[in-house]
Amino acid sequence: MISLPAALDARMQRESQLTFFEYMVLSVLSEQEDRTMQMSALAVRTSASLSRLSHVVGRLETRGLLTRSRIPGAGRRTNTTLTEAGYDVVVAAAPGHVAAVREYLIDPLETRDLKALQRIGSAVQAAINGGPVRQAAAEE
Amino acid sequence: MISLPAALDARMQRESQLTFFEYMVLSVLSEQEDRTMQMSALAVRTSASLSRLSHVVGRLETRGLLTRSRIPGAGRRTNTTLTEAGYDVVVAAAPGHVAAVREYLIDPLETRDLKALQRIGSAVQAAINGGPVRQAAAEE
DNA sequence: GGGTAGAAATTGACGCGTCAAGTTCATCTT
DNA sequence: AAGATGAACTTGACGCGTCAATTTCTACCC
Repeated sequence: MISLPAALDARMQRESQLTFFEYMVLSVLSEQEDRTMQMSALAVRTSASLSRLSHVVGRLETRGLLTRSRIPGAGRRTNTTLTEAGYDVVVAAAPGHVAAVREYLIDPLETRDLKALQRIGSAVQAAINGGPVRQAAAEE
Repeated sequence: MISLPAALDARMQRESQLTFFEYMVLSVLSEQEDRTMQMSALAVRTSASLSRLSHVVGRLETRGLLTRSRIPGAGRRTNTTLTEAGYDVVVAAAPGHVAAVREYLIDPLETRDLKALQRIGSAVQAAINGGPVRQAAAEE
């Protein structure tokens, strides 16, 4: 469980010069039909802090993979849009990424264990989120 | 799968001022009956690079949790030994660590999924290690 | 026995994530 | 309408991990 994310990350970086997280950012953007999303929304979708996202987006911007633009008349809101180059990069990286997940996770498992893994994922996620908050009630 | 290690790490750090990896290092040392181990051996046991280990051990040493000493007449070999303070720290941290793993992983799962998780762990580990090396033969 | 190989560990530079602080707006209050 | 509040980002400093280079020994070779 500890080595899997590390292995995926290492491989992505070798093959596409993209962090797993950078890939997520680009990938989420590429799924929007105008390839645009507001920073906060992007942060939620990638479950990252705004700070982390800002740093990463800054780097991706200097690499020419996306651009930022303030939304006028709406506080400090900022939109980030995937550039053509960025779209090409994510399209090029996707097959490798999918292959990696397949090879390291999906293929070695029997279907019964794959199903179990889904249940495990949900349960663990619930425990982590529920733990500190105790389902938003009856806590002191 | 991605959030679990992060969650465990964050919690350990809050509760014991110890990284998961730092805890591993101290814990492995505490299991040796003389609380001593050679750097390279420790690196293998914690599956870390010698470089990473050296950095971490350096910090733990300045925190007074362990000490380093060259083994004379044996190349550049170095032993690291847990200090009394280090032992106390790991003993104090252990229950919290175990509790966290229980709470986030073990307790939310049914026994059937727990068993599946073991199989999954082995299979994934094998895929990761086998992938780049192709079981140490017939590769180019 | 001087020289090379190579094992064991350390070091420095660099990139990324986090945390706390700072900006820049819009909005609400009175 | 001036001032406070708060939302949405950004920035800087700091710690950790990685990679490449370096150091420090032993051992082998001829």
